[in-house]
Amino acid sequence: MNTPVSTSPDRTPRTNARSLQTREALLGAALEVFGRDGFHAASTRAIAEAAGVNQALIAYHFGSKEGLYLAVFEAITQTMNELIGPTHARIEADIDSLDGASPAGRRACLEYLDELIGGAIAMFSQPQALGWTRMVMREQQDPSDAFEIFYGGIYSEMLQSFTRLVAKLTGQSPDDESSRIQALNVMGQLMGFMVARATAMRHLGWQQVGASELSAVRREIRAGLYQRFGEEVPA
Amino acid sequence: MNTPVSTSPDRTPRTNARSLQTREALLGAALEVFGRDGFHAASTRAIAEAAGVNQALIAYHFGSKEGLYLAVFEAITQTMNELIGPTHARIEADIDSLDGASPAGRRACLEYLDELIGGAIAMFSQPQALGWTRMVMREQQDPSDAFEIFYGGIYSEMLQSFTRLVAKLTGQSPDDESSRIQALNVMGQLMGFMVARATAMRHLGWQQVGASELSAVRREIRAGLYQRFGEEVPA
DNA sequence: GTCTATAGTCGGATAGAC
DNA sequence: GTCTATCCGACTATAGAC
Repeated sequence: MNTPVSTSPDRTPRTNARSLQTREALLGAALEVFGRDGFHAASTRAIAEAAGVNQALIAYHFGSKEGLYLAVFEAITQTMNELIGPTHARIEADIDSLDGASPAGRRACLEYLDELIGGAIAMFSQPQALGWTRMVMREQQDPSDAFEIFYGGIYSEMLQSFTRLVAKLTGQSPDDESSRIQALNVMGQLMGFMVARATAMRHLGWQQVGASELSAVRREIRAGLYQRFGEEVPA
Repeated sequence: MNTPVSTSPDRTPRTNARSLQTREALLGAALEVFGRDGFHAASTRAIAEAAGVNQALIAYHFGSKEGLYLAVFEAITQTMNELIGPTHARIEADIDSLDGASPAGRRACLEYLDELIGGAIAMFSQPQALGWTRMVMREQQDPSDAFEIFYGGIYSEMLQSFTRLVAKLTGQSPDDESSRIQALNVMGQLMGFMVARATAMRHLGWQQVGASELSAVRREIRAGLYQRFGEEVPA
């Protein structure tokens, strides 16, 4: 699990439509089964069955069970880039110009924090979000090569943006441990609802943690930030 | 996994010292192995080996692999009761008398919130915390009977206390969804560091998420709460 | 109470036909 | 590219000796 493995052997000429279809089906099924059962407990037979393809094709297309696992993380990272990349780039380009001392600058910081939360919610509102969350969460506990794929994507840059925005608001340096902890605390509030799903559903009487529920969470996080950093919440 | 199973068959007269020793060793090893590998991937062989006992003794003492799994959750819940129960009871008994409109009452609410966070940190600072977190986290995603054991303990009562304290501070009803979300957000900030371990360690350059690191997190959560709810942070 | 031994099942990977 | 068939290792649970 921790020795590097080529993610896609690429014995396959991607021109073949059937081949692409098989790969996509396997990636989708792998997300679901790996997310549900974890790497070890997930069986290639179960994945193949869910994908509606032959079990031997996993080895053919992805080299091994692990190759498929890593390929799923590459797909996750790619989607995250597509969903959050543009918003993140726009915000990142503007942070330096913000004045953390003026009310207008502070409101801009708060709006950007809220936008980043919104980007994360866009991610969590995808139909695959449940599988993503589960797979990433497992990697958080026992990081393998897959965590590097994930963390090496836009995720770590997003945390940097959170940190810089929080630092503007507190007047601290973004290099301070304090700023970094506070940045994680902003994201942590949202992630808690994905990660402690069962608790959230019980405590709130929810039947699911979907887009509308996460929007309610976003409103609370947003209100809390405005209240904390002393600006009036805009209508 | 979802059909009720007796947790301890109790064929064993607990008078026998050796038997108790075996049970404890199995519970400790099970925590570690179930936490690391998850229920399915964990093998009774690995658990027995880690415990230094014979594999067949799992069936003898706990009926089955699942019986052992449930017994671990009972142990977790019991420890949580012992560590947090007294603090929680003291706070719960006092909440009603607090005045959310007066500065003194608000400071008391904030201190109580901080104390509950401290209780959670006491829990997370135990040597078994890593295993606990992992097992509970998995249950959050796919609740089995084990989640009921956990949620039926002091945990849900703690969330109620959080909710009531937050409601006092905001002036809302503790029954409002808003209050409940905010309560989860307070806990979520701390839990994020246990659950997104790898991210926290990377973003902060930490080598571990231990007692001292969690204390730093507690300080930030506390400061954030005071700042948000408009009281001066006491020295 | 604890042990050895094993029955019965299921896992990942691969060889080779098409 | 896809399939069938199979090797071989690992698993849970249990029977039965001590």
